Amino acid sequence: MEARHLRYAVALAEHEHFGRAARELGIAQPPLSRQIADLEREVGVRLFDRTRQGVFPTAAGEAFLARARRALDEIAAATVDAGRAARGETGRLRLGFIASALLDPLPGVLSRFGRERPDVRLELHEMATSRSSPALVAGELDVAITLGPPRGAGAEHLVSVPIGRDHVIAVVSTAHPYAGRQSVSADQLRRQPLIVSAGEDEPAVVAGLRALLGTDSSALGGAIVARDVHTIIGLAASGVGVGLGPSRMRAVPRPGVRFCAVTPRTPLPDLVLSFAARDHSPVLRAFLDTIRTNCPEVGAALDDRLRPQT
Amino acid sequence: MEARHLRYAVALAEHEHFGRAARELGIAQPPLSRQIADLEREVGVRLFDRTRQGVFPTAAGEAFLARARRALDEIAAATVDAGRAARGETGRLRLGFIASALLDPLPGVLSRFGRERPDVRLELHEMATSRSSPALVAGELDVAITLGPPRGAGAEHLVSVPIGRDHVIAVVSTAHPYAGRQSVSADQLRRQPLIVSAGEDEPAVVAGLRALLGTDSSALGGAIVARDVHTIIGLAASGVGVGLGPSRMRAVPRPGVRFCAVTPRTPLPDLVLSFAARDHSPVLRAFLDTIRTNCPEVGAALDDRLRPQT
DNA sequence: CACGGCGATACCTTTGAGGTATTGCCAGCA
DNA sequence: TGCTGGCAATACCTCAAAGGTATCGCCGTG
Repeated sequence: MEARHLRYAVALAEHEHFGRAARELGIAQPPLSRQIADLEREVGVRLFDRTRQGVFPTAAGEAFLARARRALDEIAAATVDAGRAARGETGRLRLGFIASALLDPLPGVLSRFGRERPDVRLELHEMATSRSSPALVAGELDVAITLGPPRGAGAEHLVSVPIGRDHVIAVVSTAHPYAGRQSVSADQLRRQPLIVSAGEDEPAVVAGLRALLGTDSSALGGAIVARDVHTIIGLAASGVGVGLGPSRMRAVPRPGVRFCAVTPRTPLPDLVLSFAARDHSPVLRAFLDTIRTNCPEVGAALDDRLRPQT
Repeated sequence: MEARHLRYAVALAEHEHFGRAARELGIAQPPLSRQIADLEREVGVRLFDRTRQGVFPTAAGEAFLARARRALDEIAAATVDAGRAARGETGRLRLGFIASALLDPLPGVLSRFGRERPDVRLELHEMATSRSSPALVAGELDVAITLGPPRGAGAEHLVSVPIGRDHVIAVVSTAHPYAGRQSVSADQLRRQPLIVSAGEDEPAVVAGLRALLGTDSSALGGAIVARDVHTIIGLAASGVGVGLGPSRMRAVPRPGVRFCAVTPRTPLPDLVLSFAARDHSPVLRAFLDTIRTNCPEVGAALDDRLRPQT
């Protein structure tokens, strides 16, 4: 049985007349008669009563037509759905990201993407840089935002693009003596209780702080350790010490704290966007496009990627 | 687009390999390649990624396949449903009947029919004989049980079959002096307060009672009038009079009442089953078959009707 | 570098969908 | 009662396209 048989049966039921149904279908009457006869033979049941007053479906015909109409609807929807999926209007995007990305690029990116692609299901997973890379390689993530490029087995199959530079700044309570300063020096910091992020998951950050404060500095050894930037800011606001973190912290206006530059300027690893090189999913392409329009410092690799659109 | 394209796409997605999918489909590999290519051209989107490791659906392909599978399921179900409808296993039966039919033939008929055809939707409408006939002619009913054959415009397009003879019996409270009697005479009845059914809808019953009691009898004029047989029995049980009704009343065993024959034996119109002569619906045929096996007095017309089964 | 597996392409065969002409079957009507 | 008109079915033909066979081109592998 072919879709043609369903279309013909539905048309015949609609026009109740072989000649008119055939004209509507753009064929002659005899082929329609034959197709309907073939269909009835295949189903093994008379589907239409041919009367002098017109052609009407039997009880079996009504049951058949109900299914036939649904089948035709599904077929039509199949093409539509495939097109929407191909344009990246539907589907799924699994994004891994480090917590600090929630400060700066993600709010804008996600709200814009959600507006442009309301039917794409977003799955958001906060995770450390070290976990994103294997998840991408294993196909458990579609895209990741990490601190520095991903490393480890399979990383050569990933495309990585810097989407934001970063450096260390300090955050203090408004009541803190440093609150009014434009910048603080490494020496000044060494004399304060410090609040830094836990180093296990992001060793690059620890390296940056060591470069600033000195490898053997006791300041780092005695520092309060927090799980993520949000905790650092919260602790700094409570006045227990001077928080050190990425300059992206400035993106969250928060009453009770002030931000100060740190001298010397201490760069942190770039914020990096990664995805599987083989992945040509249109949803990913759409997401990359949103990233590009939202992140001024995006690298040229993304432009290369976005040019050859199908 | 034809069902063939859907079947091929589904098979290809399942085997992830053109050669194996083609073998499974009973065709050679090149035709399958061409059909898939045609499908992708028609949908306007690449549905499968051909990799060294195998053939896998793209995001668009997944969306397409979901619809395709549902469409194929509908097509398969269409044949099944048509067959079931043709065998009368599904569908609808609208039955009109007089209230007294609920006493005798209907309980057995309906319970048997409901057991044999659990997926047929039964619509039951209690109505007077005079209303059944036009409802059948207008196509608002599929079958009706009436008192005597239907009359009126269009009745010649109906087939009517007697399914039960009937005569007048009396019903009295167990405390009534007649309670122990085998039969009561017309003379005895004329001396009692009587309970009879309302005559407007069933003039044939009134005619029978007149024949029994005499046209000018004051007994009928002073009788208590009830809407239906169930009320007659209830009133008789309460002792306000002697109920007169169809012998089918005996079918409802009810504490507190006794039934007596009436002399002379006074026939009532036959219980008649009617349906449109043009109606060859398999559900109707199944119902007629149930009627035949359940009603011993069914006429030969039903046998004629049931013989030429498709 | 040769080999093998796989999908695509080229070209042929054959099925069957669709077209034209005609028949058969009533219903309405003179 | 025969005539006519409308409609579906039948007969027969044509041609598009589905399917088959042979082959190519492209890698990845030993």
